[in-house]
This record gives sequence, structure tokens and C-alpha cells, in this order.
Amino acid sequence: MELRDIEIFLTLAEELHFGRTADRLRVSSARVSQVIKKQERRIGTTLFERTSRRVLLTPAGRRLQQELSVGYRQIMDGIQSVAAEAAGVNGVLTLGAMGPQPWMIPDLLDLFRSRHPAVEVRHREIQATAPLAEVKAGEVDAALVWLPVREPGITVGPVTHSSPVMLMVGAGHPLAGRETVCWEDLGDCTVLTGTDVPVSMEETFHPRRTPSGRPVARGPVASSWHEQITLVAEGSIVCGVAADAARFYPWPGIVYLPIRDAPPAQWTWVWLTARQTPLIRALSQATRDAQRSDQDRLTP
Amino acid sequence: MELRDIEIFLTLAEELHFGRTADRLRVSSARVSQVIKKQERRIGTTLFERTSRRVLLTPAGRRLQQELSVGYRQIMDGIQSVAAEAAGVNGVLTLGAMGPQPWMIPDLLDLFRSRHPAVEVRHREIQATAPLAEVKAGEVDAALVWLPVREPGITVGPVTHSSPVMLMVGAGHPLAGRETVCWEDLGDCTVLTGTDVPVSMEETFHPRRTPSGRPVARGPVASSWHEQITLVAEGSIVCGVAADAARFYPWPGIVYLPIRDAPPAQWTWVWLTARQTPLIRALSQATRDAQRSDQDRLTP
DNA sequence: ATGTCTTACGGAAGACGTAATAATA
DNA sequence: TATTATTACGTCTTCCGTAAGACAT
Repeated sequence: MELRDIEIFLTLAEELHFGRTADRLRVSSARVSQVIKKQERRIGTTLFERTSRRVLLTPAGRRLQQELSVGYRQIMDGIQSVAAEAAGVNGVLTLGAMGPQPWMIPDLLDLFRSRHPAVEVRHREIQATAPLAEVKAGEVDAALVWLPVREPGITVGPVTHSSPVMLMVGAGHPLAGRETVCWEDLGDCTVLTGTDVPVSMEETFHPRRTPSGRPVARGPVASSWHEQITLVAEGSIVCGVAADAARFYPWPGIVYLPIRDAPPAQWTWVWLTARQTPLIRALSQATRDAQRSDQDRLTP
Repeated sequence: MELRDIEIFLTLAEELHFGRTADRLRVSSARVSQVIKKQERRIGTTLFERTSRRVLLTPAGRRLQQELSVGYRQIMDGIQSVAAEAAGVNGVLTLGAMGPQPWMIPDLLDLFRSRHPAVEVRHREIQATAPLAEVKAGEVDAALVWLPVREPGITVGPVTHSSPVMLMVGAGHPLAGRETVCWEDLGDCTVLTGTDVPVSMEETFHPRRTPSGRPVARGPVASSWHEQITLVAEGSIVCGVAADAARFYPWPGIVYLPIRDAPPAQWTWVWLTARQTPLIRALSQATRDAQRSDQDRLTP
């Protein structure tokens, strides 16, 4: 039994579906069937109870999953880690992120650190009011920002996570009593203006027009998060934010309202295309892998 | 990179010699070279510093060895374990052994127990004076005895360990003052007689004749270890024993003398051919594997 | 010259996909 | 009938050995 077989077994043990397993691993489902059958011959017992309608782990299958998953992860990470070090993944990696966003991706950061112990990871605060400033200035190697980003000279990496979009309003604002809002409500509001937010990114939290076409009024400029929250607390201004803000800044005088028709904001790494180092590639790889194991954990 | 490749890498990392690695894994040394080269391409750096005269791990190679060895062992043991359980390795396994012999193979017993937690291992004492009695009577499933065993209906398993042969004499015996002895000295001695020792096995500790052809006198019959040691302590009788006895029975009045020209006694499992259960096969397998990892530990 | 690692090449094993088949709801 | 797992079969990769070459002592 080889690592490829083990990967197929472990994936099927999670998906419990031959077709999805085949898709995830980019093989034919016939192959999945063949490999599982081979393993069952090797082990000497059936690993999955299956009809053409349902796939379940047998006790022996569950036990094999327990025995193999740790070692498999260890070996794959070990290879990845040594290869990364050989590719020059070492030194200092400076990441930019806003407020609580690093707390949204602890798995990813843990994976990266364990995989690349030779790398010192540093964090710098960046502002939603000018999300790409530090990247462009070269003050951070990569920044965690929301999509969509379309800027020349900037590369967009894999998605790390996503957060619902909420509207932050002052307790005295007319909307403050509502349970939820929708984009249309912004037609009656004034939203904050950032100092340097690309147009594409601005739309995610502050569309220029409501779904019906009414313009959304632009208010004063804020240059930091605390300025934003202070302005909103005064009552006349509102501001779209990631839902994470509601968890980390439950301040008096501030109300967070779900925006029913806002798609979740997707977060991603961005970096200067000209400064794509092995470190950055390692970060991308770790992001993809952590993403996948997140899915794994959610799937069953 | 597949498990087979990892096995080759780990073996070469221990042997530090392409030829010996190839021999151990039953492949050509060309294959070892090809696999290592492939891995070096995959990892992106050289794993072994090698000339046609010397093979050494590079730092990256050493790191990869650390990363892979644990996971590899885990996976192989896991597969083995689940397969064994499926093959019906469960229930009670009764092993027979003499005196301190179980203490000579703790690694093997640990491996077996960890691999087969569903098996209850019991121990029964057997006597060197009739080493196969309990096996033949079916009172133990397998017994740990010394080679050579040639008995119809009895299967000989893999070797577990070996012990030098010593001569146990009483403090008052003429040989007691010697540093060492040789087989020829037995021509002047009387040795104990067992109650039921097969001829082939008897030769290991008590040859019928000395190298020069003199007969070795047979003395009284002893039926247990304590009887043996008591008879020897009286002074006129001697007895060949495994060196382990010297460590575990350093009794007053007893002297142990190395026998210079005695090859080490090899110990092995034996069982009734007719009663070869999956449990017995699992014991054989664990013995072979423990033997191999013993070698591994001794090699570097 | 000899022992040892590497390269070149060819045959065999097996990995994998396509398409047809069987089985379940 | 629709969905999904399995089997049959052909292609193509890659595993692996043999034999010759390269290199160090």
C-alpha cells in the first residue's frame, strides 16, 4: 500500500462518496473503486459498507483511518517542510492584517509556523481605509485583504476565509432598532469614505448605488479603524464591516446589523507581483492546504 | 514520493551504503540510486553527500529522516495492526519461556502488545530440562527455546536473540578458579542430564563428545532449574547455560565461566505445526520486525 | 585494480481512464 | 429511471533489473 492509496482511502473515509472522492483527487471513480478493493484484499476485510446508494466505514475501516491519518499528515508535512527549506523558505515574513483578522485564521498560521520553523513571522496592522498601502510601500510582504482586488502589479493569492458583511451604525441612528438591513437601506444613509480604497474593493462594503439605483451618499474620510468607529458612534454615519468586528468590538453605542443580501466577504493574501519570494509561495501553499483541511473538518 | 521510496530513503539513511541498502530491501543498487535521485529532485536539494567511497547525510537529509521515520513506522504498524485484527488475531496467546528469557526480548513483547492490543499475552514457565514438553502438551501456544530444534510436528519460527554459552560450576569444582573454559574441558567433567531434551538441542549446551573425541560424562537427571543450580552448587556436576543466567542468578557458590569456542545459542519460537493460528503468525511477524529494528538501532 | 555509485536501456508490472454493467432507491 | 458503485479492457507510465560506465582509493 502506497501513500497515494492511503490518500484515496482517507479521502473516501471523509467524503463517503466515490464520485466526490474521485473529483477531489482528480482521478476516475473507477480508480477509487479499484484502490479500495486492493486495500481490502491487503487488509483482509471490508473497509467500507457500500451499496450504490450509501457508503459507510466499517469498524475496521474506522480503525484504519485512525491509524493512518496522523502518520500521513506527518509525512506529507515533513516532505513539504524540508522541500520548502531547501527552496529558501527562511528569514522573516511580515504579514499585514486588520484588527481581528489574524484571529480568524489560527489554523493557517499554526500550519505555516509548524511547517516552516525557520521562518520568523511578524505582524503589522494595516487599515481598511487604505488596505493596499503597506503592500505597495513594501512595508509588508503580504497583506490579508478582502476581495475583489484588481490592481496592476499586485498578485492575489488563495482565499483564506470569508465573513458575512454587517452594517455598523451608532445607537442613535434611525436604523439602530432594526434586526437586519439590506443594501437598499443604504440609500437613506451616509457611509464613511476611506483614504485609499480601490474601487473594486470599495463595492464589497460600500456599493456606489443601491440595487434600485439610488446613489449611496459618501461622508467624511476616516483614516483608521478607531476613527471609523468613533465617527459611527456619533450617530449620523454608517459603515459596512466584516462580521468579525461585531465579535471583537461589541462597544456601547455601536450596533451591528446583518445585511441580508450581502454576499460574504472573501479574504485573501495579496502581494507585490515583483516581490514574489519563496516565502510568499510557501504562504500560498500553506493557505491552500489549511483551506483543504478546514473543509475536511467540516465535511463529516 | 511513495512509501516504497521513503523506505529506501530511511534504509539508506541508516546504512549509508547503497549496496547494503539494496541487499536489505531486495532491490538492485541501481534502483536505490534512481530513487534517491528522484527524491532529491522532488525536495530540491541533495540529501546525501556521496562519493563512490563514502555516503553521508546532508543536513537536509538528516532533517527529512527525522520528519519521515516516525510517520513511516506509524503507518506500517497501523496497517499491520488492522490487518492482523482482521485475520483474527485476538484472544489469548500463551507463551512459554525459561527464567530470565522474557527479559531478553522486551522490545519484541512491547511491539507485539502495541500492535495487537486485542490480544491477551500470558506467560508460563518452561524448563530447560524438557524444553518442548509444554508445547507438545498444548499447554502453551509457542515456546521460546534455543536452536537447533528438529522435531517432527514442531515448526521453528524466526530467531529472537542469541546468548553466549557459559559453563555453570560450583565454587568447589576444579574449574572454578579458571577465567574461561573450552569444550575440551568438558572431557574432565560430568554434566547434568535433562529429562527430555531432544538430541539436537542437547548438543548446544552439552555436546556428547569433546572436539578431540573424548566422551562427555552424563550425570544425574535434573527436572527443573532450581534442581540444576542446586546440584551444580554441590560441586561435582557442571552445566552449560545461557549467559543470561549469570546475570540473573549470581548466587553464592555458583561460578559462570565463558566457553571460548562455543558459538552463541540462538533463541527462537517453536510451536506445534498443527496449531499454527493467526496469533502465531502475528508473533512471527512481530519477531521478524522487531529483529529488524534491533539491527537498525545497532547499525549506526 | 577493485569496490562503489551512476547512467542507459528494455521488459514487466501496475496505474489509470473509458465504457459497459450491476445494483439500489 | 436515475444515480452510483463495479468490472472489463486497453493504454501508458514507471518500476526495476542488467550491464556498461564513471570515479575514488
